[in-house]
Formats: sequence, structure tokens, C-alpha cells
Amino acid sequence: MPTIYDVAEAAGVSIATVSRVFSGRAPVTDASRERVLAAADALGYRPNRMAQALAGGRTKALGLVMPFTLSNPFYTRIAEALIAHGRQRGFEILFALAERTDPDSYIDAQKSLLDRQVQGLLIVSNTETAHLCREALPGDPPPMAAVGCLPERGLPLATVDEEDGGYRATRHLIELGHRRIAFLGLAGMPPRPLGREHGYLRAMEEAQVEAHAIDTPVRLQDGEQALDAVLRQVPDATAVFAQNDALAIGLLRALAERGIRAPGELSVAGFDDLPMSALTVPSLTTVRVPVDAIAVEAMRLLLDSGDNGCDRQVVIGPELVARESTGPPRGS
Amino acid sequence: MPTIYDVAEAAGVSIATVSRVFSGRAPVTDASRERVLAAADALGYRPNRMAQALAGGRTKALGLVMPFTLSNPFYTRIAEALIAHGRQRGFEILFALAERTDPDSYIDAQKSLLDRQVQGLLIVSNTETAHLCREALPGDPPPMAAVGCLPERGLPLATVDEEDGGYRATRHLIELGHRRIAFLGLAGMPPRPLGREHGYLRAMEEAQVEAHAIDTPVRLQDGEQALDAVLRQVPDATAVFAQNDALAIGLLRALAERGIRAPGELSVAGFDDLPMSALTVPSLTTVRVPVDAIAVEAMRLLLDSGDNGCDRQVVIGPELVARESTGPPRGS
DNA sequence: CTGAAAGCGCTTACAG
DNA sequence: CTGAAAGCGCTTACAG
Repeated sequence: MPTIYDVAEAAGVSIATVSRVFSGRAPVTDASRERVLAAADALGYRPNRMAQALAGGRTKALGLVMPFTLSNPFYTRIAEALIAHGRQRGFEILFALAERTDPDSYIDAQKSLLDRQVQGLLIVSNTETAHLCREALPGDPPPMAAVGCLPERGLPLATVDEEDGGYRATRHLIELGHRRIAFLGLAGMPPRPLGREHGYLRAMEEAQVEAHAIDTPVRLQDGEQALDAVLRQVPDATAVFAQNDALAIGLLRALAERGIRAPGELSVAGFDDLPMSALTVPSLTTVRVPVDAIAVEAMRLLLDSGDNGCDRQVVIGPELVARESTGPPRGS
Repeated sequence: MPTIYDVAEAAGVSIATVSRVFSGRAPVTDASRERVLAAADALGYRPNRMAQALAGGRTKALGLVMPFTLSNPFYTRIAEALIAHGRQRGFEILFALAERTDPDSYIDAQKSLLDRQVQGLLIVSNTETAHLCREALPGDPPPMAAVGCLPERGLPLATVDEEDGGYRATRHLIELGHRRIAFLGLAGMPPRPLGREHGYLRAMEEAQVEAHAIDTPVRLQDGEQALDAVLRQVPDATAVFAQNDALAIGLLRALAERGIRAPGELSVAGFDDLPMSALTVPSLTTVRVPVDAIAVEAMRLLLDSGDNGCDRQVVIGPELVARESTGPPRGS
């Protein structure tokens, strides 16, 4: 690989000039620029980013800490949007996948990114984990923003309004005529992500009907277990609102297996609007998370904050997407 | 951030000794080691990887070039497996996502990885793209391996036996009694990935029935278009074999929308075995790609090749997973 | 606008 | 086993 010395020699200038041409941040005559560019092109020169980072301190790289379960479509959508917007702003996004969802795994992942001298850190996780990541930051930390957690003081954050989303989904079911509506949500995660459930509870209270929140894991493969829990705990439920689309899709499958019609006997609503959610049978009513807008705001928080922005929070409103999996309650 | 000098001072040794302790590749007395480790720990020292890479030439990082569509579950499964096995072998995996699927985007992504001085390159793509990436490699290139493409000379490669997978899926349909079986596959990608289709053609020929390969895009959202094509081109088809599960799932949805029963009126088989494929209604018969084994072999090709291995190809056998979406043909 | 020089934080022969 | 020194390929004040 040719180095900056090779280019300088070929172009008949000093390495400082070559550096100036490539960084674009210093005055160079057009003549010099052209000769340097021509020489670089001829040699196939590309600056060594390790050396640039070491000498300049700036890496033009941002770190993204995510759960290891890349196959979770919601995370990958966030990642795609973040990469796209980072690129537009001239930053490369470096991934670090947390091996598990516990805080230590996140902190390890964060450190590996810091070792690469990233200029900013994006954390996709729940609020507590993001907070712990923040505390684990070294003395002279790069800016950090959390993505998609619940709002909480002291952490710049771009997220969807989960409470409002939960409220909208529940209102939708209530307006269809449902009164026995169960919420299916996350158990055992410290802390429980409460936003969606809170929205559900508020809508139920407002409608003066009894709420039933059921603890269940929320993955694709947990549909059967969740359905069992519903049938046991709220046997006369006519609708369920699931914490996320993955669980809702698993639930749809479990219902089909038992011959329970959706929405005829049980309406199902989810949260996320995965690409898959429009294509299940029946297609899934859900709450669309504005992933793109979240990514834009997260980049803004990270890069445009100046000195003041360290505590800003941007909460973006979601949108209800009504599809086939919800309908009037049975017997109405 | 503390540097190696801070640690050396605190431990009362030279920076060379600190470096030796952290690299683990040189003799140090236990006493020195302990003092260095204690000092490093107290200061929160972590080696600057940029400096390590620049000074040592080795980065302990491998590059992974993938299509930008992270949300394609097949790619993310490959990525997960690669990351897991890379870690086990002490390597970090750096991603570069090709913005589009054209070769130039891949080459750009590859270059950005090379700029980071990765010690090896993994290309997830079709064979032609991988070949072009290889040709674009600079004078002194790191080892490279292609993952999941079709076999072709001159490129180390770990992949599934696509032809065999296509054959097995088709045999499964034939053994169920089907004779009118359409293949739904990729159009317009240069070159067309022919493996799965070849397996289909071989099975059809062997059974002495007429083959019907239909060109169609293969994404989740292409199910409707693909179904139209089948109904138009092979109206009496009793089964289809789709190039991948995404398309097969889309197809299932399209069938449900038109009230065509699967497998009653049309059996559907896919290829990939996505997590989702077990949970559709009906669940999807498919060919399981041994993602984990492929990842292990890819790492082996990259890291254990010595000088000889540059041309090795590992083709791993797939497995048929029979589920609900296939059954005997109508009227049998 | 341009060059010579110092320095970023490490690793690696080279002596000892 | 250990230290002093050179050097990895850049960027950045500092002069001019």
C-alpha cells in the first residue's frame, strides 16, 4: 500500500500538502491539489485511517451499541436508518454487539468502541442500561445518545412516544367495542419497559374498564406461552395488545394452531410495524415506530448538541396502522 | 484517557514492558506483570487500538462486507454466526454495508474496511460480486473468503450446497405426488444465482416431468406479483418452490388474500429456514441452511489457510424441513 | 500557500 | 527478562 510519502514524492510536494489536500481543511493552490490528486490516483493511495486517527484525534466514526440479536428486525431497522444518516453527515458507524442484554455486556461493547476512538456513542437499549453505559464512560467521554429507550432525566435521547403508542393501540380496540382487553408485556427485564403498558392502562382507565396486564416473554417463539397465559388469566378476553409485533405474530400463529379465529374470536394488536407485519395472515394491526425520524434526531443530538445539548430528549409520536387482526368483538 | 506512559510510570517499568504484558507475546516476570496490571487497572488504562494497529501492523480485526439490507434475516443470521465465531478466535468483526447490490458499492465497502487495516475480508454476496471484490484488492491483500455464494474457481468459499437443496425441496414435492411444480426465482441479478434452480431442474428431469421456471423478484413484498405470474404461466400448478423463504412467506399471504388454500390447492416450499418460517400460517416447508457451519468454515478458510488455502471451497449439505405448507396435490 | 519538525500511542528489533 | 530507540503513517502548530 502506498503511503503519504509516496504520493508526496510523486507529486513533488511535502507530505503536509498531501495531507491538506486529503483533509480538505487547509489552503492549497489548485495546481498543487491537482498534482497530488493525480499522483494519489495513479498510485491507488488511500489514507491509513489508523494513522489519521492517531495523529489527528478525529476518526469520523461513531459507535453503535446494540443487542446481539441482530435478527430482531426492529434493531436492524434502527441500525439501517442510523447508518444511512451517519453517512450523509460524513460519519462511519461502527457496530458493537452486546453479547447479552445485561449491562456488563453493553459496557464491554461500549469500551471496544471507545478503544477505536469513536467520536460519539449511540446506545440502543433500555434506559437503565443506557444510564449504566453513560456512567461507565471514561474521564473525557465522547458525546452519547440513547435511542429508543424510555425518557428519563440526564441522558440525551431520541425515541418514540411509547406511552402514546400504547394509548392509541388500546383506544383503537376500545373504539371497536372491546372491553376485555389484555396487555401482554415483558417480564423480568430490569427495569420493565413501562411506556407501552402505561398507555394501555391510561386508555383502560379512561374508558372505565378493568385492565389486565400479563407478564410474558415477547419473542416470536413465545406466542404459545403468551396465549396460554391469556386463556388462563383472562379467559373472556376479546382482544389483546402485545408489547411488540414479534410476540403478536407468534400469537397469531398460536391462535391458528388452536383454531381460534383472529380477529373473529380474539383481536390482536402489536407495536413496531415490522416489514413482516403487513404480510401475516391476518395482517397485523400495529403501532408504527418512526424509525427514520428517530435516527435523524439521534444524529442531531450527537453531533449538533454543542455544549448545552447533553440533556435534550426528543420524543416522536407514533402512528396507528389498522389492519386485519383487529375487528369488533365476538357477538357484537 | 491514560496512555501506556502513565501505566509505565505508575508501575515503575518501561513502556516496552507494559506493551509486552498487554500483548502477551513476550517474556515478562510475574512480578512485573502484576505491577503493570495493577497500575493499568487503577488508571483504567486500555490500549489505543489505532496506535496498536499503526505500530504493530496487526489489528485483530476482520472485515465483513454485506448488502445494506440488514433487515434481510438471512444476512443477519450469517453475520451473527460470523461474529460469534470470530470472537471465539480473538477477532473483532467490522461491518461494511454495501449501499446497493452493484459491484461498485461492494468494492467501496471493501475499501473502507481495508482503510481500517483489517486482517481478512469476508464477502457475503453472489459469486460475481465476490470475484470483483477480489480483483479490486490492492497489491498486498489480506486473505479473503466468500460466504454463501455459488462455487466458482479461484475464490475461497464457504457455502451451502444450493443445488442439492433445490433438489431436495423438489424431490419432496414430487414424492408427495406433485407433477406440476413451478420454480419461482430471481430475475435480473447478474449473474442469476442458479444453484437452487439447477437442483429443481435436475429433480424434475429425473422424474420426467416438465419444468417451469418463473422469473420474479424474491422479497417478502413480492408474493402477490409472483402468484400472478404462477397463475398466468402455470395455471394448473399444484406446487411451487420459491427461491427463498421471504418470497414463500409473501406468497402464503397472497394465497390467503385470494382464498387459495395452502397446501390444499397449492403447496409452497421455500429455502433458508428463517426464524419466522416455523411460525407462519401455515408453517413453511423449507430447506435449512446450516448457517453456523458455514460461519465456522469461513473463519477457517480465512485464518487457517496458510499459503495453500487460497482456492479451497467448502460446500455444506442442507436439510429439508417439512412443515405444513406442503401436502399431497389436490384431488389425490 | 507551503515545508520542516514534532508528536499521536503504541510495537518491535536491538542490545544488554 | 528488560530498557532505550526507532518507527508505524499521518496531522498540526510553527515559521516563512
